[in-house]
Amino acid sequence: MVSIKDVAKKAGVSISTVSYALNGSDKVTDKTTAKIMAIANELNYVPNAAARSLKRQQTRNVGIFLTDFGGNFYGDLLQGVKEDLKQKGYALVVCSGTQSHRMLPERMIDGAIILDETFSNEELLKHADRGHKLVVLDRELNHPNINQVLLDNKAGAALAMEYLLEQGHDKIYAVSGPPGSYDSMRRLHAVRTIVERNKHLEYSEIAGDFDKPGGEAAAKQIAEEYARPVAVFCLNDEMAIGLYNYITTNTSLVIGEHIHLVGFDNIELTRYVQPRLATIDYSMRKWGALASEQLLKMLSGEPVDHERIYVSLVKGASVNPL
Amino acid sequence: MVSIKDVAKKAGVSISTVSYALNGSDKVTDKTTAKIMAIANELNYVPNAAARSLKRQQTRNVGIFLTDFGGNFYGDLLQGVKEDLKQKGYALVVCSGTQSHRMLPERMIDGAIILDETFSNEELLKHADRGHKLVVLDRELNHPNINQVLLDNKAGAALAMEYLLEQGHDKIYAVSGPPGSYDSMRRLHAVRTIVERNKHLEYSEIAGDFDKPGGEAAAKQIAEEYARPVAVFCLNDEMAIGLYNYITTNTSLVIGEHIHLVGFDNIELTRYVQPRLATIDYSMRKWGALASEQLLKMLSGEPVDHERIYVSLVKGASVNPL
DNA sequence: AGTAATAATCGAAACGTTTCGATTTAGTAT
DNA sequence: ATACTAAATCGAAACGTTTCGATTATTACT
Repeated sequence: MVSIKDVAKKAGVSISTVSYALNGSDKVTDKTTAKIMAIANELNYVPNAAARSLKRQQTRNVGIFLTDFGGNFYGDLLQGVKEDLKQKGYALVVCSGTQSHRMLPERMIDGAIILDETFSNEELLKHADRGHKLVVLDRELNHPNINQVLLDNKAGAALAMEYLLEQGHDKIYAVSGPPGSYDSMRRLHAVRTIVERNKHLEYSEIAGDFDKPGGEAAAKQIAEEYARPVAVFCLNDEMAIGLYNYITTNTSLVIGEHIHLVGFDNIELTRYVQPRLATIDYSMRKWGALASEQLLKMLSGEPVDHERIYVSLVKGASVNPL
Repeated sequence: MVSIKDVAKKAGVSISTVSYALNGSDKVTDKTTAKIMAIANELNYVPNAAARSLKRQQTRNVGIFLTDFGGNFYGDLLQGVKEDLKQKGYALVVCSGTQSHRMLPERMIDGAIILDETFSNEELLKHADRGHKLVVLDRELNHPNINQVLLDNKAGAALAMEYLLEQGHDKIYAVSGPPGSYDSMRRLHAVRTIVERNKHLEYSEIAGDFDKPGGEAAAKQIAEEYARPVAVFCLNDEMAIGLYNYITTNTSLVIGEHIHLVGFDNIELTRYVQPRLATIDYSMRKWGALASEQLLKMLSGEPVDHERIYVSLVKGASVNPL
């Protein structure tokens, strides 16, 4: 492998001069710079990232940690992160699973965006204590090295509930995500607040798991208990689709008539089920872009403030007036 | 940051002994190993990846290069790669866009899996010449450092076409992907071979782009030309869905009656459109797992042979007998 | 007990950069 | 021409590991 030493030798200058030239320092004269550049090109020289990281004590990589790669969910988020990072000279390392947990301590990345409940708060705080910069998307954490960009779950849940109430529904199910999920907790909390303010509602909760099987199980229970038209707020679309499937294939109930359904996330699938699934929309791409922007600011020492991603209601024929 | 030096000092031994102990060498006595381990733990010592890579001349990272993160397409593929890699102590770096191209030359990864047409054959061959190990999923390349794990596009296209022919269809459209795409080319080639063998077919081709707009454009053209029932083979599902949407929302033609549709890839969406989209299925997860297995073998110097991913037909009501 | 063989530990070089302080070269003013 | 200043280049140390060859400690054998 050709190293800076080879370039130096061929150019007849010292290693340090080559380094300065290649990094665009104005210490070295234009003529020598040009010559060095030419030779570096000719030799196909590319600096060794490991050596550079070691010396610089920074990698110019940032990581993003996801629970898994499955689902379409993350595509746009990653796209948003990537686009923002690119022009700032940082590379993105996408990780999922146990390997993720090694990345920060081993200093393979300078900082990270976290959307992965397999990281405990303690672990994240420990990383932050050691000086790593973090942006969390799935929890609230108070630490100078941690910033958060959170979804406006409360507003989203309120939007969904109000939509159902406006349509006259008074028997309501909420299908929640895993107990530890921040998003699920925030959404559920908002739902309960609204329920408490509307004493006339007949309300119950079912624990889903933010996945299709969870939605199917909920559907089963709802179908068995069915007596009169109900409204169901699935705290994410994935479950709503699972529920949808179960209902349409295993029962004679119809969505939008007997069961009025609203989801959360506006995943692509919502557009393809009939009737269209009502849901809560927000820009994944913007979420990613904002997160990486914040992270880079932190890495360069700029002060940052917590940010919030706004949401909106997408109406659909899965909900009709009672 | 605590380094091996700190551990050595606290343990009262030399740096080299610590290194041997931590790497499980049997040169060092069990007692000292235990002591060193304990102290390393106590100090929260974690080896610096950059230093280690620099010395070892390998990173224990492998990359996977994708055209983009969008679409659900890659989720299962990545999952397959990740699972295989995990137990072998390698970490996965998922990259897309311009940054990808820097990863290999800068030696941030030891090898890569490629599914990204923005890499030219020349570029890949150059990397291989420099000693990097590559597994390509989207082209055929002959080089000792390059192995390929390809989809059986030919069989898939044949399966789809035979399905249509069995159902008695004789007017057929093929909607192709981007001209440079290997998968599109292979599929189209197989289609043409079959068309040539069946002289009675009325056959035409439309250039899509492997995306929804491409499918919509094709749909528009087909609808305008419509005279009698036709069969359409979209060379991927994405386009089939786009076509599907256009037809159902903008025309009075119905899928499975006037237009008989088959796709390729068996993406999740195919299960949610009504009628279900007939398509060609294969295991993305297995594809990923096989690719990473091959890559790791190459990295450890074992010989590998090209592999093939087999496909099967998924019937659906989007196709009916003529 | 003394020596030979073996086991355990150590010191130092090397991996490929960056960067500080020192040195050489060129430039300017007298 | 000479001295002085500024500009350009250089040498060497440092980043944190791994690993070779050398050194020291231990064990086994006569």
